[in-house]
Amino acid sequence: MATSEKRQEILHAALELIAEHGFHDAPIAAIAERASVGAGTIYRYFENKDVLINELFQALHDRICAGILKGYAPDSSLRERFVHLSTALLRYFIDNPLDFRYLEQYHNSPYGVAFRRDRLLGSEGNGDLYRSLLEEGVAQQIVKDLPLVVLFALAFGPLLAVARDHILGFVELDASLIAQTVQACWDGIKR
Amino acid sequence: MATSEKRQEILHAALELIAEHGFHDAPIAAIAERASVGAGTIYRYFENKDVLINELFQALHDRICAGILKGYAPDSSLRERFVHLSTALLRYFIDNPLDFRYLEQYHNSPYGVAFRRDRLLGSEGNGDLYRSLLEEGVAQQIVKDLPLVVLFALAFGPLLAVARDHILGFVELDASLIAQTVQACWDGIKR
DNA sequence: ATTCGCGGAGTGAACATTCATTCCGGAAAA
DNA sequence: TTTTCCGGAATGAATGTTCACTCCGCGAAT
Repeated sequence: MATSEKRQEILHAALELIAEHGFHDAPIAAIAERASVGAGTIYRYFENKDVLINELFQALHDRICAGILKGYAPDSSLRERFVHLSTALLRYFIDNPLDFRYLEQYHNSPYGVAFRRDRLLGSEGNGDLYRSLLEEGVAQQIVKDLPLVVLFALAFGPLLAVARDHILGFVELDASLIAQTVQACWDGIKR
Repeated sequence: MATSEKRQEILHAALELIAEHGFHDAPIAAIAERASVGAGTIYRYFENKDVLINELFQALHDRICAGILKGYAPDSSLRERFVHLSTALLRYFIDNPLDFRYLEQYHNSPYGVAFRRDRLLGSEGNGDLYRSLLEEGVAQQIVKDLPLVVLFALAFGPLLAVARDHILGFVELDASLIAQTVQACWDGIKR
């Protein structure tokens, strides 16, 4: 097995176990076993568990940004761009429930808060995209004149909630329901 | 110290520590210390840590239900009732950040998923109230005809998100902002 | 004197991390 | 070609730490 494959195996095993059981019920030993690797080997690729967790987050983040930008038309109307991004994001989560669950774990932990703070002040791939979208909407008076954070909450809050409910099996989101949900989010933020 | 006071002290210490640091960084020893109680004493009041965590959740849940029902006018219009409940809930969270953080921890853990499943199928104090409110809205064609879960997501998702952001210090929610947020939630679910 | 609530040291299990050792592939020596 | 040697990747038992939980002796109350 090539050395980079081993690294991937470890990341994938960590994704599965942490997404399913949470950070604290995913001991290194279990990750190693699922990756078919010795426990010590993990430390040849990652300095410690924290680094592993953070690198995995970064990898997922990048993957998602790439995913939702596929087919993005930067010149379409504000509303169309919003709908595209939101729909793509929701779809991505539905298609990649492990990724979603991992990101949720990450955000609801000390790891996530620091990240979130950064995103709001500095900037970052996909957050930035949404951010300028919303700012543009406010400037054009298409979107309610509320603080960015509140707009984020109105746009993302429901999205994440329905994604979670779908993944936990409380709803079955089909194409129509996805579209209606995204539309409702838009109704929430538009003037 | 009366024996029931001791019980309260333990619950309060657990609330503080778990809200601040999470379940896994709130060891029994620390809870005991903050409650000015021996570690063993905790086990005189709670069979084990899980029981403590669940009882604390129940207590907070009851407190919130009582809180948001204050001043509730069951005969006002659907929209007014929605606004009252949502505003009261958001206010409660803002005024009791520890409660909010605890509940978030709880929901984003194996504990919470079981609870959520119950609420959707069976019924429960405050969830039930919202539930019949939304169902009534759908029946009267005031509210979008979407699955209950999705409506919940649209109504609560943003609320929880802004509460979190306020508590983490990313926004300062004043009365006006609260009202606007609740209004935006209503815009999201109304037809 | 007897009971009872209490404290906190003690216990064993689980965990992240380390490190002495094994293993393997390829280069050098024969 | 065959054998020997070597560097470093991989390993998993050992280590030290942390935790939930137990247990036993103490002091207060009766």
